[in-house]
This record gives sequence, structure tokens and C-alpha cells, in this order.
Amino acid sequence: MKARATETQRKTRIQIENEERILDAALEEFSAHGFRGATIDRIAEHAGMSKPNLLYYFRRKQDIYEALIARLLDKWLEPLQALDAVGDPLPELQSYIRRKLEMARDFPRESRLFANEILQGAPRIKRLLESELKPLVDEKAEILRGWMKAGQINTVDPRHLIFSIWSTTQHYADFDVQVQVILGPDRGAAGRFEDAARYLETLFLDGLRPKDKAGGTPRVRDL
Amino acid sequence: MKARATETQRKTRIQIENEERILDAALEEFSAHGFRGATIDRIAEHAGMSKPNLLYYFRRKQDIYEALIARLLDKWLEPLQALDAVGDPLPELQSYIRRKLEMARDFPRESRLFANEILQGAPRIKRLLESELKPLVDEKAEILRGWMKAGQINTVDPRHLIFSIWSTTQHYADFDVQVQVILGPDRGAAGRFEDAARYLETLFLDGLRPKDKAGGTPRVRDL
DNA sequence: CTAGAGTTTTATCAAACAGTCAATATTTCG
DNA sequence: CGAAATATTGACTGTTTGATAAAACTCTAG
Repeated sequence: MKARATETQRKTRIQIENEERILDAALEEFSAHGFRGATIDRIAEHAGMSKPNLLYYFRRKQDIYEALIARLLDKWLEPLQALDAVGDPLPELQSYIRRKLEMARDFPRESRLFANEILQGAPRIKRLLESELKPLVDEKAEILRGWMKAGQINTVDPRHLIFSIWSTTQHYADFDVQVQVILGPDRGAAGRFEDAARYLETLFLDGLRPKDKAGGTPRVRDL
Repeated sequence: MKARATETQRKTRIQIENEERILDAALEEFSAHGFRGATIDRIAEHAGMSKPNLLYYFRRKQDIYEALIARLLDKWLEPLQALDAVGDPLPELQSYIRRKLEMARDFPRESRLFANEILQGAPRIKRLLESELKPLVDEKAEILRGWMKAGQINTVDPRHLIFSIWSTTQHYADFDVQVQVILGPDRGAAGRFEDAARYLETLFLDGLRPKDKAGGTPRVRDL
């Protein structure tokens, strides 16, 4: 019988192995070229199997992509899920930033996969963003608002705060080539991420205005 | 005679018009799908001309892409170019952030074009990054270091500071779909950018740690 | 007006591409 | 074992894609 996901069918050892290999190869290709830029041929080659054999497990290109997204989204949102109302605000936020940065370091392909998709208008996962991402962000934004009202962190738009954490951390995965060009070869990947962690801690905690200087520069008017 | 860029040939009115239309259409397609995902057919259709006619002006797909990049890079780096050692540090930085945010608002396609290219490993512009972007960043990082030594801004790695300005501002162009899903339809694009500007000002100037609270939370250990 | 430069179109090509099919090989399990 | 279920392959189809050639058309300078 053909491998069908509709019926509650037990998966073969070979099925499990091959789907794993396919999804890993697909992650490689989709994250590097986007949905349209990636080809089934290259995914099959990278997975070490013939194209028809790959299509035996996933009937269409889009099926591979959707399986990938479904498998990775939860993992990707885990750090935000873990943001806890009970903990102390600043350590809790720092912990979130640190986790996101670790994700960028350890799973750059996943980061680029999502970046590619969003960048290209999220045509295939927009619904997922509305049904999964939006409620989660709303929930966590509420926690942040609580902390702001209690005066435990500065009062800002919590959703923009989340955006800035996403963008600054994922930048090190998504724009890695550019980061490397600018930072040069000295200090390996590990060093770069340590430096990034140190910098982001300062930025998010204290910003750039020096603490000591009293007669500081005057505030500039709004946009 | 054929349109050739090698000789210093005066351009026809038609040439100027058509190249303009092609580059605009190409910006649309390349920024939305990346180099491999975009097709000459769609660019030609979007530019309102036949594919062979388009290929009369640009012989190969890559030529269109390179012409686009060349035309846009300077404009894209303009805000950083404008960062001036003479001005007061904090207003100068705020001005830079504001300009970058305005670019993200007014030229989102350009932002996405570069994002797509870097995301996919910058295979076509890596050299350009090394020869143009790197020296510029080095120069401006030196200015930032000067301000830090003078105690006019907090001491951080200036290159990571620049990364964070790039990522937070360009996020509003590159991840626009996601931003819209999370912020919802209320408040138009203009409102979103006002909010972003306000938030980023707070973040970069003061960070999240509240000023008044004395017995603040303890610092969390490094990564 | 007209010759030649410049522009556009029609027709075409080979390669790359997503996806199908029937035949063959392999694994699983009673 | 041996039959059914599962897995793999080669050959193939129709389409899309980047690119070319040559003929036909249009514009412009003299």
C-alpha cells in the first residue's frame, strides 16, 4: 500500500528514515533559495535518492515545504512560549534574547527558511501566522504590559519590543554572510555570538545614553 | 548599432525609457522572489514588453540583476555615509536610525532585494560588500569608537551597534507581512512607522531598564 | 524623403523543471 | 519460505525557462 497520511497508518522504519533525509535536504535547499528557487532534483540529489523515489514520499514540492514548516514552527516559537510572567522581568527578557540568539547560532537554516518565506510575502504560511503566531504574541505582549504598568521595565509598545528582539537576534543567522564580511575572519563563529550576546545585553538593558553624564545631550524631536 | 555599455555610447530616448521600465519591473520581481525565483517572462510582462525585446536591452538575466544592484547600492548606503563625526553623538545616531527607518518605509522593495541576496549567501554581490560596504562600516565604526572613548555614548562593539540598527529598521520592510499580521489592520502604514520610530528611540537611547528603580534586578551571567 | 541605425516581433531551441507510470526490486511478516 | 506490502527505478510527458536568429518594423539625422 502506498504511504498515505490520511489514514492512521503506522510508519515503516524506511519511511521514517527517508522522510527525515528528505526534510533535511529540503531545509538545506529551501533555506538557501526560497520556495521557487529550490528544485526537487536538487533536494533529491542532496537526500541521496532518485527524484521519483522522493516523490513517492511527498507527492508534490509544496507537500515537502509544508511538512517542513509544520515541523519547525513550534520549535521556532519555543523561546517566546517560555517567556514567563512569574519570573523577574529583566532576567526573563535577557533569557529570551539569549535563547533566540542561540537559536540563530544553532539553527541558521531554520531561521533563513522562515525569513525567505516572510520576505516573499508568506503566501504559504500567512494563515499559520494568524492562527498560531498572532495569539502567542498577543498573550506575551500582555505579560510585558503588566511589567510596564508595575514599573519593572520601561514603557514601550510590547509588540515592537518583540520585533526588535526577533530582528536583532535572527540577523546573525539571516545576514550571516554580511556579518562575516564586516567582522572579518578573526574570532570564530562562537566568538561572534559571544560578542553579539554581550552587545545585545547592553542595548536592551541600558541603551546607548551614558549613565554618568548629567548635562547630557538634549532629546531630539520625534520623526 | 546594438545597445552596448562597453563603448561610451549615447543613449536613445527609447533606451532610457525602456531600461527604466525594465529595472523597475525587475526590482518588483527580484525583491519578491529572489534571483532564482524570478523569471524573465514575468519581468518582461510586468514591464509591458516581449521577452526578446527585453533581452535586447539586457542580454542575460544576471545583467538585469547586476544593473539593479549597482544602481541601488549607493542609495542604500547613503544614510550611513551621512553619519557625521562632527555632530553630537546621540542626535546623530537618532538621525541615522530615523533615516534608515524612512528608507524601509519608502523603499521596501529595495530592502527586500538586498535581504534576498544576502539571505541566499550573497553569491552575486559578495565582492561588492567587501569593496564598498566593509570600508564604509570600518570608517564609521571608528567614529563611533571616538564617541565611546570620549564617554559620549556607552561603550559597545560599534559594528554590532550598526548591525542592530540595520536589523531593527529593515525588519519593517523585510518582514512587513508578519508585522501586519501581528499589529492588525488598525493604524495604517504611517502609524506603524511612527510607533516604530518612537519605540526605537527609547530602545537605543535608554534600553528597557527603568531609570528610577534603584534596587534593580541583578545582572544575569553571560551566555 | 530616405538610408541606416535602432527597435520589436515571430519563430525557435535546448535545458531545466514538476510530476506520472508501469515495471522491478526489496522488505516484512504470517 | 512465499505472498503481500512496501520501496525504487528508468523512461517519459508536458511545461517553463533562459536565450538566439533573423526578419520586419520604426525612428531619426541629414
